[in-house]
Amino acid sequence: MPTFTLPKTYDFATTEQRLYRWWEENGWFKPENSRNPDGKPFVISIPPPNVTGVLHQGHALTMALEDLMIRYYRMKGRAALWVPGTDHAGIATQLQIERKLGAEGTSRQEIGRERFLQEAWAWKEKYHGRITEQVRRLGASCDWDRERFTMDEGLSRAVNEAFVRLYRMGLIYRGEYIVNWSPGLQTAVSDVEVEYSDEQGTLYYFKYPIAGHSLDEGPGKGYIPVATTRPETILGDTAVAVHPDDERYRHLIGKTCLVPMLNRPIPIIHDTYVDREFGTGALKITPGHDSHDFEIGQRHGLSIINIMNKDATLNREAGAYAGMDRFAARKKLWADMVAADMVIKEEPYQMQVPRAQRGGEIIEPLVSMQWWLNTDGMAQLGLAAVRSGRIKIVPEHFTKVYYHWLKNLRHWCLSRQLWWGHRIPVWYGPEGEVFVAHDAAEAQAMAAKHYGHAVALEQDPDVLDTWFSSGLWPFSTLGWPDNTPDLQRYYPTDVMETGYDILFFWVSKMIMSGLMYTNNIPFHTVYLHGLVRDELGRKMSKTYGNVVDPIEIMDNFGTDALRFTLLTGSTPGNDMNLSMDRIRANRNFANKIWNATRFVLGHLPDDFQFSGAPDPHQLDLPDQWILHRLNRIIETATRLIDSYQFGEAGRQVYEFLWGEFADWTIEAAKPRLQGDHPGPVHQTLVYVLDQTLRLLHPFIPFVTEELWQHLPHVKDEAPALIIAAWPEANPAYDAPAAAASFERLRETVHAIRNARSEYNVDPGRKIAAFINAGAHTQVFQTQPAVLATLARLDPARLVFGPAPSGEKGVTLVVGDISIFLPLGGMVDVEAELTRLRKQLAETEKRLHGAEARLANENFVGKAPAQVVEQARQTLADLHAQRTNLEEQIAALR
RNA sequence: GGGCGGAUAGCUCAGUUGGCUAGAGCGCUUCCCUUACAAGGAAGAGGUCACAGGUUCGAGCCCUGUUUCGCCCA
Repeated sequence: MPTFTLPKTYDFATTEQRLYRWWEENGWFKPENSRNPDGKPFVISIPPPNVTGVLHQGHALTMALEDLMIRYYRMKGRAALWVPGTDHAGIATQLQIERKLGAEGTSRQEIGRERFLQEAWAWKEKYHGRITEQVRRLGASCDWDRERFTMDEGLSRAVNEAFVRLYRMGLIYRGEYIVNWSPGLQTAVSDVEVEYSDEQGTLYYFKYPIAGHSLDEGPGKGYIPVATTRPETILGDTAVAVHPDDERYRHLIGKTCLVPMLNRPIPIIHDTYVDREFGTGALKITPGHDSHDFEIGQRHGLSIINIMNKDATLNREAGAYAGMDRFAARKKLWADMVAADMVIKEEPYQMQVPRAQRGGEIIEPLVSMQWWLNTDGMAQLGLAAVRSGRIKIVPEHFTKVYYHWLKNLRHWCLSRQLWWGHRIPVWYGPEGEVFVAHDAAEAQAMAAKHYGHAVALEQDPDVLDTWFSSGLWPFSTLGWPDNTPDLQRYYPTDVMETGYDILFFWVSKMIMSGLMYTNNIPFHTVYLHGLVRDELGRKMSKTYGNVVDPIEIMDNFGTDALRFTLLTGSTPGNDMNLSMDRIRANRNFANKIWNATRFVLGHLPDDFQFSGAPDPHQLDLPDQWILHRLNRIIETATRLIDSYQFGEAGRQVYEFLWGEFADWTIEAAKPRLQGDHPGPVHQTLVYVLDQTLRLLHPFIPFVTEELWQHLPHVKDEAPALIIAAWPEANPAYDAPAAAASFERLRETVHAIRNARSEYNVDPGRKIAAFINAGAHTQVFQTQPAVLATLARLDPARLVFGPAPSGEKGVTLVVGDISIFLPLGGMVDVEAELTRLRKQLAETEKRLHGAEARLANENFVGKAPAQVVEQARQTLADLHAQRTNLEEQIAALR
């Protein structure tokens, strides 16, 4: 009897934090303490969460998936290393701090850069602990001693090193080009940081006056009709373009027209870029405020006029409209043009409005001086790495997306007009001389050499795009640019697991950077997960108010329930809808495991000694079956995890634990534990449970570890499940024939239970049964207690043999097995006959199908031998069942 | 406009080298507080696998087209 008691339900609240601390204190998150510390490493770098952010479901999914892999490989004996860390998240964090300053009645401009940065670091220190604590709550087994922050000293050095190298290779340059400008944030952002939203706008049609003519002369003579969605940009036009083959306008090419309200003369040019179908077929060209126009301008040597200030008000180039906000100016200009009879019409137009990924304001394309990275060569490297198979993307279909993006990659705008971030390692000397150096001292030295004497240098005020530093993450976190022992041992890493939404932002940059700086791939596999949506498939957002807080779920249902739901509710690359029903169901699953273990432990004798593995020669039928099944589930789960099908693996083990171990093995064990030889039963129960807990540990680490600690173990067993060995199938337990017999036994039990239910037999009533088990008779005769318990039969009236003649009862047919339940008066013979005839008809239908199939030479000749063999087996079973049914029907008549 | 993904039970979703009568959770019906678990147990109902063709001995799965929802890119 038990020497201790487990509570009736699993209490995750008191378990999780205790276990996490215990694992961490014992150093089991460190590769140095794995079972095989000098063995092959398995390495993941964490996608670093925003240091001042809060945990959301995306993080939870990320951590669940990565922890699953780390724990799996750790158990497999790899030196598993998961490098944790956080990201400074330039724009997002700066916005938070500016908001805080605003609330305090000040601003960053007011307090200045130095004090702003002090505030920012204090903010970072304050919130850093919150996000890392939340990551810990998810059970993430990362090596916290190796935690990094994108702006810590080492990583900053890595950033400067990368910048200097690229510059010296001639890939980084400074230039005035069109950028995506965020007027509210007052910074440039890169192409990927712009999102296009479909919005209802207006297409404005107007008359572009032709110099020397009057508008009255009409279209094609007095004016050329043009359409635009942004009238205010008219003020910056430097040409009107038409298609060279457009009959309507060909005669106007080379003529001059006048910018409305400003009367600035501009040429009419031709370019095949113009879409004759769109609008009027004539295109106004504003190289200063449209990226396509900018390119056309470059081709035709057009001048660039910038009409906008950094805050999106118009500047003096806008004449009378100077000082007005862009949208106010649009209204006023259009009104003035209406008054001047320059307007043709307005029509509603579905347009794609560029908005900032952060903040959502409308992005203005404008020309400004920025630092750029020529990505042409890196893109080729990135393409080749995936094309050659050195890097594999899971799911595979994302490779196409990746290719397409890299093939069309434009130069990367690196500089941001922010303060929070890595300051660009560029110093300017007198006459604008540029010194790109690892640090100020080196720049000073370079300058002294250049000028022949020491000079005062000014560092570039801008910082680098956050993604520039994140791109270095897999190797900068391991010590790069120094050739540290960690870098040597753990680089390249193995898997990069992250959301598909940052394939462009981050994954592609890490691949390109890794190839550029380390001359190696940063990881061999990219695993992309989907978005976690709400129950109705909507994107979770604060504005909808449909955010499901992972912390709240962990509080209410436990971390294991959340993890198992996230892991089994999704397939790679697909979005998932997070359902509370499933979370509850998985909380129940944890409790089921808990109670199954409670049963096993409660039935072990005090002096129980676990042998480590049941003796194959002492096994009874139910043991043979479950151990055979265990072998299969070990193979299946391992194969599925190896092929990144984590969800399917989890579901299969769930089904095994609940549907096979708990429902059948434990139930069948109940009578056997009362029998004369419970020893082998104990061994089997403990063994299967132990192995199953191992299989589940990467999915639900807490409940499995807690229970495993209560299980008896052999002497030299690992001290904790987290570092215990992953199961391997044991061929000594393969027993297909015994397993098949037990399946028959299950069917028999099922048929009897069904009949009991149909005939409303009181669940407590133990009934008599005659079981004629045909070919399985010998095996069944060894299991009277199991059969009696499972089907609630009276052991004294359980007969292995044919039904007695003349008695009224229910006849059941399962293959060649027939079962007679003498239920006497409750049974109507006619109804029985009808039921059996129905079953016979059904059997014959399937029998004919099976016969036809096997009569087909093509099937027998072409299908795999195993499938044909299976079909023959099925046919034989159906034959036996038909014969059996015919006999039973004859007997009843 | 180009590309990608989804459409399977009332709901949320699995189903990956094509192979028994297509599964799970929740919900629903009937019964059971049987000392592991009522966060449970037993039995059951419920599906023309979006549609139309095709390939194949065999298609939820492969091919073509259509409808429809969603995403990415321009």
